[in-house]
Amino acid sequence: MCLKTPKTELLEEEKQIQVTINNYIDEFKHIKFNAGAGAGKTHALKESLLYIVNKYGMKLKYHNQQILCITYTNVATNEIKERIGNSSLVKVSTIHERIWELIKDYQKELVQIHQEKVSNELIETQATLNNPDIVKYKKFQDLDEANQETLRQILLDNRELYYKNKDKNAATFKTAFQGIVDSSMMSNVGQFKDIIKAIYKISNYQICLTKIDTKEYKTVVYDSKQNTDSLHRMKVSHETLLEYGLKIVDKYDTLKKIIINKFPYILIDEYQDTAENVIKIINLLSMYSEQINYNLFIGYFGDTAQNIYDIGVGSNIDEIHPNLVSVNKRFNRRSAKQVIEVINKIRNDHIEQISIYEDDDCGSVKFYQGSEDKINDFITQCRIDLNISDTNKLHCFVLKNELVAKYNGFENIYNSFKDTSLYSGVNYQALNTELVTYDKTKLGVIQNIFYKIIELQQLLVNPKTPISDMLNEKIYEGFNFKELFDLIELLKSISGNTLKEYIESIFNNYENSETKGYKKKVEDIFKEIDTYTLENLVSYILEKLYRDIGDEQLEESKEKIEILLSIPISEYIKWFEFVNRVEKQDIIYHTYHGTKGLEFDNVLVIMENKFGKETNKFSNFFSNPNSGDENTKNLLYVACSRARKNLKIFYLDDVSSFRNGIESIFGNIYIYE
DNA sequence: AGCAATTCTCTTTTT
DNA sequence: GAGAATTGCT
Repeated sequence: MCLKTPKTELLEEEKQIQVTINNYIDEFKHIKFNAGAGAGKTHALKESLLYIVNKYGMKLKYHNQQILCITYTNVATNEIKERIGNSSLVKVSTIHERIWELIKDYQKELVQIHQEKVSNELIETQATLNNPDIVKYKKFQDLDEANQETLRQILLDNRELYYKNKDKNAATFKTAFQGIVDSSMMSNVGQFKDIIKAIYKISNYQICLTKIDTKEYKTVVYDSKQNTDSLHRMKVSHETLLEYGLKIVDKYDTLKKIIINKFPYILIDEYQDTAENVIKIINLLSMYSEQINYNLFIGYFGDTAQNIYDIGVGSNIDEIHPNLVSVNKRFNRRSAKQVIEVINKIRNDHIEQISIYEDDDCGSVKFYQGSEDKINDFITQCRIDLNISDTNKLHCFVLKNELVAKYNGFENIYNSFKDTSLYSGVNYQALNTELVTYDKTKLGVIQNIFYKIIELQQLLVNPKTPISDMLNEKIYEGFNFKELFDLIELLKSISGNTLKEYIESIFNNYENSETKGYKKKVEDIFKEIDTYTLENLVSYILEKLYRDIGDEQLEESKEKIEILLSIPISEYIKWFEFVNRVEKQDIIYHTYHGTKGLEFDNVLVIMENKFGKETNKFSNFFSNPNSGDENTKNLLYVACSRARKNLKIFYLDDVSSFRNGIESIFGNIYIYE
């Protein structure tokens, strides 16, 4: 037996910890619950919620009050909702959703806060443009006032020209503005573009402030789909929402009162990932409740060692919200003792876990020195050593999504999208969000069309698919049996080896068949397109993936789209399965970050040093594990603590100069050749 | 040659 | 959008 039988006395102690938490809840003492990986943190959160519901539910209901539970992600929100059963007494949501709901009705106050922000930004931008220390603005600063004003007018009148050419190369840009702006201004096109950007920004802010004054702008909007503010359009994104939330709560005691009256219990999941401004808001509520002698309970649940995003407050929480009572849990309900021993050494702090199980001696941890070209051989070896099969899978961790795409079999799709103008430049990160994702709602526009095509293909291939899955209710509504049969036969006749061939086959039927319902199905997939020809589809893709290109790049871009469409449909299926987390192989690849909250029997951590601007990420860490590099330490902790039984680390380089650091954590180093 | 200008290259995740 | 690498100009 392995990890099945908990020790009775430890179970008793575990119960006692919950009793401690419950007592603090009764006494309205704010707590910080710390528990390492696999300790059952979410379980404790759930127990606490249920305790409050059971003991104080009637009272809360009577006063029309609720328990507020804040999570970091929508996924976590849904999980907690599921675990507690949908209780109307518990309000579970992400922080952004909740804050916006609480403040959105205070538009007068919000607009005022927004106005202050825009004014400050305006002053700052103007100051920067006139700051002699900033070299790139020198050409503008050298003009006299009258000439500055003339230039400003000219540029404002030529906005369209600028946006059309801003991503073109320097020579093209110069030509575009030839005769409009003196060429001496443009001797350095990069600097000239920066001057234009500053001028547009200033103008936008000024117009915005005027419109606020004249009451044309009366509301501020939070747009959860946007990742950047659009202040001059009265739109704010995630970060600024929290900033405004803090300001408005700070400013208005009435709002504080309303919030704590409605929510006398506030529980925060994964507090280490929560933004500082959120902790500040909660601290304000806490101080206010003391001031007016009102009973409020705040519970933070988390683990500072699992703070792997810069945004999170981490251990700074004690400075922002002081005097929290610490409750620690030292049990591990996930891993074998060999794994626990190692992860304790990695985190190396006051939380030293012990297994809750009697049968905890059933794991292994091994650190290997290898090289990149040996990865596949090594995995083959792991298959044998660990008895890997469809029912006993091996989960491999890599740092980057690029490798996840490659190892999961859709390298060409990844590279094709990466090569588009949409994902080059500042927007390159969006590629991962819109292609290498487990969340269909995040797929990019083109990815979404491809997804729907493969979805249809997969449904047709799978003989068990019920008809209701194959077609939207609306499409086959009122069909008789023969009509339905004909439609399915026609759909099944669609074929092709590449995506392009498959699409052509779909379009072909569209032209030549009058089968009832077929056209609707096609229109459902290609909602954004009006005529169903490959040519038209290509120009749609061109418009979406290659916006703002000149005529000279047109042919080249079309060729790239051709390559994208010529990828075999089998590769698209692999991508489709990845998005849906269909794990057909016995080896599954993840990013380190993406595994947070998950657990696997067998884990292989593939360790490379290059990660963004860091070129010696892990070698530096192992050279001095106590150097204070929390980011690498926490990432290593999160990765290794996913393993239930067997953990292997495969380091892709020579380790001789920092063996001690590795051995102090993982013990013996094995050389794989 | 020496400096200026332009182009290339980059991580993870969440809202 | 910053810093490195490459190309271009005089």
